[in-house]
Amino acid sequence: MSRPKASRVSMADVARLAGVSSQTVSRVANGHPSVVGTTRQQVLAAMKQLDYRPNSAARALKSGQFRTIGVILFTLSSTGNSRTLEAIATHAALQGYAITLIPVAMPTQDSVLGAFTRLGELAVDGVIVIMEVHLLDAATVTLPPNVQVVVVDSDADDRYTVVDTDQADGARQAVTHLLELGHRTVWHVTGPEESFASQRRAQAWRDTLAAAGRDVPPPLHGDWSAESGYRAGLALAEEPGCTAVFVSNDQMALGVLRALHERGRAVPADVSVVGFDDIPDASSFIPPLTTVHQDFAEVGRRCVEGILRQIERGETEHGTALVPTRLQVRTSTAPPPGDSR
Amino acid sequence: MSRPKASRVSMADVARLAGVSSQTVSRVANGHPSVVGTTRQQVLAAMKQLDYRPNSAARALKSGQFRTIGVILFTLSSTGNSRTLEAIATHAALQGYAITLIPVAMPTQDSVLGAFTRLGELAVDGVIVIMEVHLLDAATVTLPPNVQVVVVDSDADDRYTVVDTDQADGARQAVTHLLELGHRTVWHVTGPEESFASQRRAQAWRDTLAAAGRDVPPPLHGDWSAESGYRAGLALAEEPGCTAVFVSNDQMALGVLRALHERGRAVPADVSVVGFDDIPDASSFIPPLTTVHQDFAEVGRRCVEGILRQIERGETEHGTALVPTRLQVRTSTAPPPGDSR
DNA sequence: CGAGCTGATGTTTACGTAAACATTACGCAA
DNA sequence: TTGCGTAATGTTTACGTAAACATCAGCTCG
Repeated sequence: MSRPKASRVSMADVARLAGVSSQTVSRVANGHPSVVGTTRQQVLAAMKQLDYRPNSAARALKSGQFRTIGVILFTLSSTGNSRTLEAIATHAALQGYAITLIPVAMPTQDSVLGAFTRLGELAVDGVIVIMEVHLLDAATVTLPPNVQVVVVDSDADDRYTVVDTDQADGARQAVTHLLELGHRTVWHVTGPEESFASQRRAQAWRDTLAAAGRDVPPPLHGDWSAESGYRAGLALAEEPGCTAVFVSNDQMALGVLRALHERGRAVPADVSVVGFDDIPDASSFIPPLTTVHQDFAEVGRRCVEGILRQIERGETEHGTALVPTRLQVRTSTAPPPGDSR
Repeated sequence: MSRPKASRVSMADVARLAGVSSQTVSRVANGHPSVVGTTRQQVLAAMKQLDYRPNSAARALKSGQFRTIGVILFTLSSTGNSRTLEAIATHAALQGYAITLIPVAMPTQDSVLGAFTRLGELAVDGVIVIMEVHLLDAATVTLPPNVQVVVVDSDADDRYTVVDTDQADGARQAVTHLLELGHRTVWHVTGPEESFASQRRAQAWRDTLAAAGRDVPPPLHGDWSAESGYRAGLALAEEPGCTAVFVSNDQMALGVLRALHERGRAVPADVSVVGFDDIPDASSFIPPLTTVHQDFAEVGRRCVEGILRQIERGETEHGTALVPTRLQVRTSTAPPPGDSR
C-alpha cells in the first residue's frame, strides 16, 4: 500500500525538475502553441516522472468554471430517470464535464429548496432538473447566479430550456394503433397526478379518442408502480366492454397484465394492452408488451447539449426540444374479440 | 431574468458591509466559537443581504478536501446498480458529501483505465467502485494518492474495503427453500461469467446441493437480461426432470417465466422458480416471484460509511462487510408435481 | 547596421478561503 | 495600580493555477 502522505505534485515541482518556469508548465498542460518542441518534451517528461496531476480546485478557482453539471432528481427507481441520467453522464463525460448528483429525498418543495440551497455552495456550472417543475418554482429565487438550468418533464415554460419526450405523440400512436385494430374505444391507466408526463399522455389519449368520435371511458389512476397497475387491472377486468387499454407506463402495464391473467381475461385475445417507455424487460412480459418506445439516450444527449450551449456560449433562449417516440408493436395487442378481419 | 453577469460575492464583500475582517466572516461561516453574538449577527445579516455563497473551489484549494465522493460504474441499467447509487447519494448528502458520477462506457480495461485517469484530475476524496474488481487491477497504478477506494461486487481482496450483499447465503436460502418444498434437485441459470456476484451465487447453489447429497444439474448461462433468461427457460422446458429453478437475478427469472408459460409448463404447479434481487416489479410477475431480497439501501449506506471512515479518520484496514439477504416467498414456488404433502 | 518585430519564456498577480500568527481590550489578581 | 491572561478580532500568508504583462534573443528589412 502506498503511503497516503504523498503530498500532491504541483506545477512548481514539475517546473523545477524540468528547469523551466511554472507558467511554461501551465502552457504545456493546456496545449498552448507557443512552446517549442524540446521544452515541451522536457516538461512532459518531468510530468510523467513526478506523476503530475492538475489540481482541479485551483483551476476552478482561477477560471471560475468547474466543468461540472449538477443533476437534481427525486428518485432513480424509475427506469426513465436512471436511463436518462446514464445518458447525461455519458455525454457530459464526452464533453469533458463531470456530473454531480443531487438527490432530493422527498418530492416536497422543502426538500427541493434544500437541494437548491446546497447546490448554491456546490461546484457546478449548470443544472439539469429531472423532475416536475412546479416543485421548482419556489426554489428559483435561491438559484445562484451564473448557474444555468435545463428541465426534463416540464410544463411548457419559457423560463427554462426544456427537453422532453414527445409524450402527446407517443400516446396518440398508442391509441391510434388500438383503434386501427378495430377496438371501439380505449381505456386508460394514468400515472400520478403531479406528473406532467402523465398529464400529457392522458390528454392526448382523450384528444385522440375525441377526434375519432369515440366514447371516452373514465380513466383509472395509478402511481407508476406495478402494484398500482395491478389494482387498476382488477377494476378493468370487471368492465365487460373493455377490450383495449393504454397504460401510462410499462411497470403499471405489468400489473395490468397480471390482474387480467388472474381474472381469466386473455391478452390479447380478450383485451389488448399497450404500455409506455419500452423498458428492456417489456419484451419478456407475458405476453411481450406492445409499447411506446422512449429514446432516453437522446433525451440525455439533448439535455447536455442544451446546458452546454448555455454555459459555454451564453445562449439564453429557452426552447423546448421534443424527442420523438416510436410505437414498438409486440404481441399484447390484437383485434377485439369477435372481430373477424 | 437576472443578469448572469453578477459576479460572485466573496467573503471580502461581506466583511466590508459588516465592517469586520474577512477572517471573521470565515469564522462565522464555519461556526467557529470565538465570535461574539453581536458581530455574528452583523455578519449573518450582511451575508443574507448580499446573498453570499461560499466558493467551494477556493475552500477545496485551501483545505485539500473536496467533500466529494466519486462513483465509478459501468451501467445504470441494472436495478441493483441504480438503487445502490441512489442510496450512496442519499447517505453522502446526509454527511455533507457530494457525489460525482464516473460512467465507464464499456467494461474493458481500457475504459476503466480512462475513467481512472480522468479521476486523477477530478475533485474527489474517495471512490466507490460498483464493478468487478478484476477490471480494476490494471488501473490501480494510476490511482492518485490520497484517494480511497471502496468496492462493491469484488473478489475477497484485502487491497480494498469491500461491501457486498451476502450472495452465498442468499443463494443457499433459495436452494434450501426449494429442497424443503420437496424438490429432488434444483437447476440454475447463472449471470455473466465475469461477475463475482454470479460466481458466488452459482458456487453456493452447487455447495448447497452437494451438502444435501443431491445431483448437481449442468448450469445454464445468461447475461442478466430477461432475454437471456428466456433462452435458458426454453432449454429448461425441455428437461422433463426439472421441477425447480434458481435463477441468478429477477430479470432473467422474468424471461424464464415467459418461456415456461409459452411451453405450457405451469409455475409453480409443474416448475418452481426463485429469483435474486427482489426488484419492485417482482411481486407483479406472473406468478409473483419468490426471490432473494437484497438490501441495496444498506449496501449504499455501508459504502459511504466505509469510504468516510477512510477519508476522515484515515483508517486503512480493509475489511469486507456482508449485507444479509432475506428470502421473500411469493407464489412462484410450491412442492413438486405429484408431491402429496 | 540598427530599429522594430516576433516568438519563446519568465515574473507578477489575483482568484476566495482559512490556518497561523499578531494585535487589541478588558478583567482580575497581586 | 500594574501586570498578565484571555477572549475577540485583525493581518499575513499560502494553497495551485493561468491571465496579463515583462523580458530577451534572434531575425528581417530599410
